Amino acid sequence: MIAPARNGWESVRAELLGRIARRIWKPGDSIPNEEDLAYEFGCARATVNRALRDLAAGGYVERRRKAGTRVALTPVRRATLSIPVLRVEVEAGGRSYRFAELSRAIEPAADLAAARLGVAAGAALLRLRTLHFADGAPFAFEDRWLNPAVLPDGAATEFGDLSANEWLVRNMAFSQGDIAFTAANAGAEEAGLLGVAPGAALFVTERTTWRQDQAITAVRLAFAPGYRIHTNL
Amino acid sequence: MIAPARNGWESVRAELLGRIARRIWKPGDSIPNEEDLAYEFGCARATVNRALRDLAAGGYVERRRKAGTRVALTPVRRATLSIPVLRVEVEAGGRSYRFAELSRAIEPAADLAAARLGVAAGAALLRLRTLHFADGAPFAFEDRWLNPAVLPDGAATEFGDLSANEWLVRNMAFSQGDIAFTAANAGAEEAGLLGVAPGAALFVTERTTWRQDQAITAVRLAFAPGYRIHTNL
DNA sequence: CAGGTTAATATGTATAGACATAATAGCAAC
DNA sequence: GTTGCTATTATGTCTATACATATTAACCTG
Repeated sequence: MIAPARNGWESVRAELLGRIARRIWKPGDSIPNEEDLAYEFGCARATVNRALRDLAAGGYVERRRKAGTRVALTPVRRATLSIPVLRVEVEAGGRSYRFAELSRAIEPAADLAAARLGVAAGAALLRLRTLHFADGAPFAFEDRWLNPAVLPDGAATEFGDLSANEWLVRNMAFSQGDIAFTAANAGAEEAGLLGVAPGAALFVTERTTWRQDQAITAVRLAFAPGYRIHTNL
Repeated sequence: MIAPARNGWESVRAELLGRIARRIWKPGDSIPNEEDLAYEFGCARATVNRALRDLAAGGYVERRRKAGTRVALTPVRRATLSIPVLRVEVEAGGRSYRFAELSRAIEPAADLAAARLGVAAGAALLRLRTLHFADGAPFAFEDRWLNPAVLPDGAATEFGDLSANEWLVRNMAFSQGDIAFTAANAGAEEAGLLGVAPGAALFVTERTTWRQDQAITAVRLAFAPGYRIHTNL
């Protein structure tokens, strides 16, 4: 029986991960069941369970009832990204933030926006185009479609001092959403707004958020060159 | 006392999240402590704890000992990306995968690579350049620096049929790493390899992985236009 | 042997009770 | 008033036990 420095699910997790890293248990191998491990570590099964659940969440092991736990064959790494409100992201870097609403209009939904929001093509949507600045320099260009049906005052809803982004986050807690990351060449308009050469490579995020079955908003953010998302594995 | 359809931490979680969504508890509000909630839901405190821990992991609430649990003021959304081996990613889309090793050489570390790997500039590193294909079309261009000191056979290590990517994942379980996502215009060489026009916007990932204190590899992957990462929030 | 039923098994989760830990608030001493 | 101790409080975690559930293996039937 090994004597861990301090009992606790984290030390169990560390020891298990160490055995995987040292290839004592190789990819594809089945590892002992929770009860045996609990006995070996001198702790309760629940503690081993917590450690194993955490390893499974990290993609290190795969678990199936009855079949047991085995070391992942091709460890799919899972990276967790934090996606803060733009203002917070800018201010976290010690820069000042401001934004400018470029346009606000009710428009028939473009095909793409309609598809993403799950409304009929041509349905009346509120479209907002916003430019975000960091230390006075253009930081990101936002093209947002909003579903007026879910806004408290419909298309006339005022966001006050907040960007639509932040207002929604604070006032329309959503239960579902998806996000995609890609790259795109700056078009003429985007290039002008962001102050870069046409064709510059922009990092782009596209997000759609839903509340229950109702689409709230679909937004495309094009970031100025140099922008990068960074995270630990 | 509310009677949840079926007791369980997931239904507790759902109810708590519902109250946040319906703004019964607004951002910044403190919510009842675990004991009171457990009494209200007619379950054990551990069950409420599990639900609340999960909500905290999702960024919905913030928890501090003694201070209690409060609804996050600016809900930082956390997206979890799966980062599979390229082969798996391609094959998951029903396409055939192959790769071609373009070059393999021992080179003095470029400044950038040296900094990322934490070795002296000019240190001898193994550099591998690989092109990955999906259904015969170029999919991604990989530029990788490897630290021979951590490879079992040094710079002469053979990867067999596997790409360096996959070989490393299978044989060099690592404990740490980081990844960054950005966009870049295709240079002349990249454009030629990927079969796109020079200047095309490419989605780029840069990854560095470590084992303990030793750098294993730093790799830059440039994906052909159209590539996107997608995930749910 | 095919096919379906049953038993065994490993994980998933719940519970009550206990102690650990961190952070706050209040009080006391200087 | 400020500093430092102490009590209080909410979360963090562990234990032991129990039952639920999914899945596999074994068995039994036709």
